[in-house]
Amino acid sequence: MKHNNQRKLNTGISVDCVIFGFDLEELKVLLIQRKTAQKAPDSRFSLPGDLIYNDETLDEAAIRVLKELTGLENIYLEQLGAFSALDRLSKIEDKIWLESIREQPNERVITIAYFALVNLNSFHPSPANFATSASWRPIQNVTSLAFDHHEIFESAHQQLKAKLQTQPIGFNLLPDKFTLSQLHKLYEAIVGKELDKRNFRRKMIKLDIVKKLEEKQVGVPHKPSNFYEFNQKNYQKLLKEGFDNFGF
Amino acid sequence: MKHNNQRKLNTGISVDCVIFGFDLEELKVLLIQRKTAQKAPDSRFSLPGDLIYNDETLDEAAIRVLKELTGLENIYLEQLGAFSALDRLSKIEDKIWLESIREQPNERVITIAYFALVNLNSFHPSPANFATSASWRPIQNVTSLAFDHHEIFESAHQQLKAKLQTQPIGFNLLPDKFTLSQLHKLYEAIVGKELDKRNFRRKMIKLDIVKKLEEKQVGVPHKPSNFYEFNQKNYQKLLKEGFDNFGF
DNA sequence: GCAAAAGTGTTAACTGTACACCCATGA
DNA sequence: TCATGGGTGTACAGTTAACACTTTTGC
Repeated sequence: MKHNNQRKLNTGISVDCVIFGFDLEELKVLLIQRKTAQKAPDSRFSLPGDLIYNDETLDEAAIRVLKELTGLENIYLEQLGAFSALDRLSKIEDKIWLESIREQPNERVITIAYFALVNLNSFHPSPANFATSASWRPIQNVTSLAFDHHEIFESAHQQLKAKLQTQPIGFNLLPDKFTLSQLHKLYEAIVGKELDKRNFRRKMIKLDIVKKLEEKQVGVPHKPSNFYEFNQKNYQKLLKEGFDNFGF
Repeated sequence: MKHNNQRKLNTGISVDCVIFGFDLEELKVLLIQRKTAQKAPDSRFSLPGDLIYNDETLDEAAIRVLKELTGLENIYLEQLGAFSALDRLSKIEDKIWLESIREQPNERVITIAYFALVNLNSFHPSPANFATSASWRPIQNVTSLAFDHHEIFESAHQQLKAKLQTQPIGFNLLPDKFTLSQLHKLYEAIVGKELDKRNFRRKMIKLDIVKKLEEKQVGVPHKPSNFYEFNQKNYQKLLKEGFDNFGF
């Protein structure tokens, strides 16, 4: 990779990241707020993203965006796909905003979307990160977004739901030690419906992806919950194979 | 969309299509052969693809490539994702070939891959199509390909396998009328292992995505097989919901 | 009548689902 | 002692998986 002062931006291709987080209560997504456009209150938010450099891969660009924004590395990150809306300047605020930050605001841009899963508890925002005024929004509150970002967000959310059915990716949203209730809550938040507590626990234990620790919650005003951690070994295996599904 | 003589190619973005076909015996993929490079026998093949125009979406570009090559429209087509290999000119033959067809052969290109499923029996190649010398290759024989096309092909094949587990997409590879044995053979070809005949049939029938027709094979030297067609209604439903899997 | 592929049923093991009560803790 | 959420078992229904023989046709 060349040094920064030699790097050339590719003005036709960007990456955008849909970053999901879970605060043990709600599923959230990290959005940034534009500096210039003050109108249209619900269209001010957009997904964090950037044009790519010509000497970096798409994955590298996504990792860079994530690091610049959250300071985090080694995050679960997966490409969602490419989006090519032809009408991205149909909203006047988008046009104004682009003119304020891009040299060629009218150039057609293809964006490659990524979705990322981060553990909100290991996320300690430094003020510098938030100079761009990023914030976690509950996914229910995400209505309209800039450009085609709402479409991308919806696609990411759907992918997260679908993927959870066959791969144990949800653990990326939790701290290293967690309770089964937290895991349960997370799954309910993602799939958007209630799941039977006993059956859920049974299933997780039978899949052998959680390992019971000799440690319990302290200071809670109810029976303390046992902590668990992943069974990394089995987790890797399941990541490859997926869970049993259609049955071939 | 503008007329052809006004259209501007985007020299930084291409689409490549992994087109699968099934001849009722084997799973095949449509590859094109380069005109110039005669050396390195097993690296001559590449995936059909093209640079995109700036006034078309990625999906439109993929549809265009497919139509130009096969003459077919209304084909099952799905985006696989974006690929951004930085070392695409590492093979000398690739470099020579690009220099012969591109104005800016050294420009960095991001490619968006698609995978397509076509019914080989409805595919009647006209000589014009084959001016580009496309040919169906059994997937086992696909070893090395130009650029990063082998990686893309592998990814498409894996996606096809994975998707078959949860969605009845295989039907796109068969003619309107087919026998359960053909369907069975197709599934075995895609997942790459034997499937129990009785269990397979039972499952397909129970899922209610096939409808028995009052028509049998004729002229076969064994008990003639019954023809079936899809149950389009149920098919659409299953496409949306996927099959039952992790169980939430 | 023979070769070739079509078509068909049963059983046992496992998996999913529905459902209600007692437990440990802090206040 | 009460409020809170943690933790557990059982029975029924449905699904998967393994397995072998008879049928229909052309030659």
